[in-house]
Amino acid sequence: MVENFDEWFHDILENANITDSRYPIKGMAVWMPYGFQIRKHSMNIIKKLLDKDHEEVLFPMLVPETELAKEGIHVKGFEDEVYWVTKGGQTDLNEHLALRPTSETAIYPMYSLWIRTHIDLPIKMYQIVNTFRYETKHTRPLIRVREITTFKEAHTAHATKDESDEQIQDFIEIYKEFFDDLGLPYLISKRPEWDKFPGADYTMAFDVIMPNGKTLQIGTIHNLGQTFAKTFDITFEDKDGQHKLVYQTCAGLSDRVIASVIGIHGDDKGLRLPPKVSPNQVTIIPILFKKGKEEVLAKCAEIKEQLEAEGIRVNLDDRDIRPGKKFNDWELKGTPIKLELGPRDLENNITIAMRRDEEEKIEIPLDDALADNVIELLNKSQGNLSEIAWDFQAEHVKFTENIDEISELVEAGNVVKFYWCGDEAIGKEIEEKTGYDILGIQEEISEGKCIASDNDAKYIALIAKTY
RNA sequence: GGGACGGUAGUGCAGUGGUCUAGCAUAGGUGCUUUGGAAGCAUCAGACUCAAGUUCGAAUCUUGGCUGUCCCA
Repeated sequence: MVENFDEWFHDILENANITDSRYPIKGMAVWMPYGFQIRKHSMNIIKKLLDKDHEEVLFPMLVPETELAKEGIHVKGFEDEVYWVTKGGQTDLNEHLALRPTSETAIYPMYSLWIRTHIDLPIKMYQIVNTFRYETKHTRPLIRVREITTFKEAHTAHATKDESDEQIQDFIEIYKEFFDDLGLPYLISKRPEWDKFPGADYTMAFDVIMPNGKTLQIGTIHNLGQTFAKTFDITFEDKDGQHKLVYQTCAGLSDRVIASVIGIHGDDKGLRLPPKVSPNQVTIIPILFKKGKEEVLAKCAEIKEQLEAEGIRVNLDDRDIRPGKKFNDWELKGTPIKLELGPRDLENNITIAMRRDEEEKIEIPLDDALADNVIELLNKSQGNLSEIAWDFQAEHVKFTENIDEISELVEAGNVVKFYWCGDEAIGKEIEEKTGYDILGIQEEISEGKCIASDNDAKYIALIAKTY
């Protein structure tokens, strides 16, 4: 495990060319080429998953004040962190425009126009956009930012409550599949009342445990009920001729997903990227001497072509520096597979392969089965990273029946499970007493006592230090 | 919201009134040499957060701004 995670994380973003945080606005960073590619590959995965059943759209970034202010509870949740556009050139705008903190208030007025009858339902749309929040606290690249550059938000509307609940389950399945592709483990919970999305009936959330034991919320799914339908007058004529309000859901993912991929898989040598999102899945490192240089390079180029023909992303590092430097570079950048080829190997018609997630070097023959062998290594690597991450999570979720033990367990880097009666006042008391946040509830139970009151326990809940 | 501590080459640090022509490491450019796990040598280039003040003299002291990190609510 990495010793000082926050420092490690800060350094790796720069050293691996992921983001540059020196942009002169607090909380806003530049996506650098290598990071951009990781982002792109992750985005493509979630797009593919959503495209099965959702339509991609793009809404304007500005929201008029009147729309933003319509939903009282919702706006209360965001009002202190909205960026405002108040001028056009020299002219003061008579209606202020908000940079979207999220897009409900941009999208739903349009839903109101588009949805007329039950035939229009369900409607399922998503967009990938940037959103803005004026964070006053300590910002951290990718984790707490003022511009979320990759906000994937989906918005659905349904004729019945049951359908909207099913949609929540669908989102959970989609997100699971997405995180599985990234090799990320997750804790799913239902957020407590006081921490749900402003305006939602209930919120389901995915959290990961970072190496320092702090949890990071990486995905949220909200059942909005009819709150926004009422506010934005989103109605439809049902089969029975009655005009009814729709039931809505929305779900979001952000740059924090990339932060988790980096943080959870990384080790003291640098990144360890899951093959599905790694910019290069294979890096070929030629070992060059004056003699036989051309032959080795030619063979490397041939291997590159052979692998690329099978759809593998291959990088041939032919820089004129020592191979040891290249090994370290690509270990820092987390390429899943390294293939090494020198004159000796050329003679034996082999290449030396090493997985980033393992130390061992293995010889692979340079024959027709090369691509298959490489793909097998990639799959093993993907599986292994995922397994390591899930094991880490399993070891860092502890149960206790004693409230005084929570602090010790959390400080040791754990998320703590406990019995809770579900009462809001008691929940807040637990947060206050321990100084940590209740993530949410995981399952209902019918035995045991609440950890902080005389009430019977109703739920297993999670508490942790959060980002 | 309250408190503590910082801001010096790209990065990380040193320098606490004059000896600073600001030092070290690393990264960068060029040349030679080398290349099976971060080579070496030579050479070049690169910085005192901003403003006002104290002083003969400020990277160093004072005040304020901007900005960052950490802790508490």
